[in-house]
Amino acid sequence: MNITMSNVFDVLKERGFIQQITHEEPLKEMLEKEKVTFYIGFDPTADSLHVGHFLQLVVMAHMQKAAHRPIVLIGGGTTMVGDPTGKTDMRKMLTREEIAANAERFKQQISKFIDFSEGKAIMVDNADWLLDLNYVEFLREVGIHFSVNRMLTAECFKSRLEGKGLSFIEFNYMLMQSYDFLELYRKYNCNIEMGGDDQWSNILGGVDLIRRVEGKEAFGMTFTLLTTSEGKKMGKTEKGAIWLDPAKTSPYEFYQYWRNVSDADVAKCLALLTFLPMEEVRSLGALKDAEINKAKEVLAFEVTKLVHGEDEATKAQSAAKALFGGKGDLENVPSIDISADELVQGIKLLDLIVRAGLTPSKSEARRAVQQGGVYVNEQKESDLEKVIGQADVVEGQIMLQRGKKSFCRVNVV
RNA sequence: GGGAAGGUUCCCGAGUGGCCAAAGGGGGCAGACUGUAAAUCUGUUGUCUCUGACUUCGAUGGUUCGAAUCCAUCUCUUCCCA
Repeated sequence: MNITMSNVFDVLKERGFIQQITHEEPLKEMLEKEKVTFYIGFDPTADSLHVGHFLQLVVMAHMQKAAHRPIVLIGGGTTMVGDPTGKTDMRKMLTREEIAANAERFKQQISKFIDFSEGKAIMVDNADWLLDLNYVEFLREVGIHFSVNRMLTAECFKSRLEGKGLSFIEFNYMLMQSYDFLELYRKYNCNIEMGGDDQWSNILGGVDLIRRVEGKEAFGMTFTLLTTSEGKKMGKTEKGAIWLDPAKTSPYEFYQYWRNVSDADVAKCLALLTFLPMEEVRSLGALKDAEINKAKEVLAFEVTKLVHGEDEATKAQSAAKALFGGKGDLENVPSIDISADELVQGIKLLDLIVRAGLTPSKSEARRAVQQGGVYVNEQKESDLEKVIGQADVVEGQIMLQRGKKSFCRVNVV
């Protein structure tokens, strides 16, 4: 072990990021001795990054701290094709405009996490070189190096070969991603590609391609996918993914997601998603029973702080404490406004629940009330016909609650 | 291009003329128990103007008093052959 600062490689390993590596020893040595350029690709398939992407950004930040140079590759070109890896169905084809718009959003969001000043990091879009490729030339230069037999045996196509079939366009995805690596190697001397563990096949494709075409060694490394102790993907809820865009997932919801992870996952999340020193991660992770809630609070606060800033994290924490612990600032609880006039006339409770977003439909609101899951100002309300009026206003607001964890503050304006 | 089997509610999957808003399981939600955890048990899970009405079973058109179920055309998927 090193004296002062440990090698990034060791940091990544200790925190549990590393899943697979092409050549461990030489890579480790290189990361110790020289400043290297590496890349991670992000396909703009949606209009916001999600927590899976965030994990990649955390790795980039660790690497950047160790003075290595990250290249953020936006997959404006590869998204035109669509990565079939691990998918049972073909992805929906996105239009060029949609992809370009998503790519813009990605670029903005990523800039918040990675320092691009003074050439410390580079952002590129593979649309710049993929879109104008000449088909025949591409086949002759790149395609010739890929064995269809080998590709077919790859784990990542397995589900597709057994199930719904794989279209030719998707089959080409691997070649395009491999070509990206080659391109970045040539342009920026980038010789490491990183990514989620599901990217292993695609990464190997690039590593092999560089070896065959350039006769040079390149490296690949994959990270743990964020999964729960039960093996499910993390960062998904019934409502959909946990997005980094506050307009799609509010900081409060974001905070709550992490506050509610299961005991078994706390330590892993702290290690992967925060920059807290490992000693602290370990001591927090070792807490037992009810004590571990402290670790969850730290996790929720830290991750929210990284993604949304300290202010938002404090607000979310305050709201959570107000709702669950009794002390804290109710001001930051999710809320809707309602006019005083409307209140004078009276609003049906069921309608109000839907408006507050506590329930997607009135039928569900009705069920929730019938099952005793609705509270008005902390009082259980079981009357389906209940009309909310001025009498229900307490200190200028009405607290609506559905179940144990969904709250909405109704403001009278 | 030829042949076969299929497309059912969030997912898997039963249902072959009325008893079907559609079995069963998974998942979700709510209740109990808890620590804003897990496990367990119970209820619930299309919408609404809610003891009734309306919309849904790939799409369109038809047969019928009545269709998820029968017929025709289209479309998509999977498998076998070329």
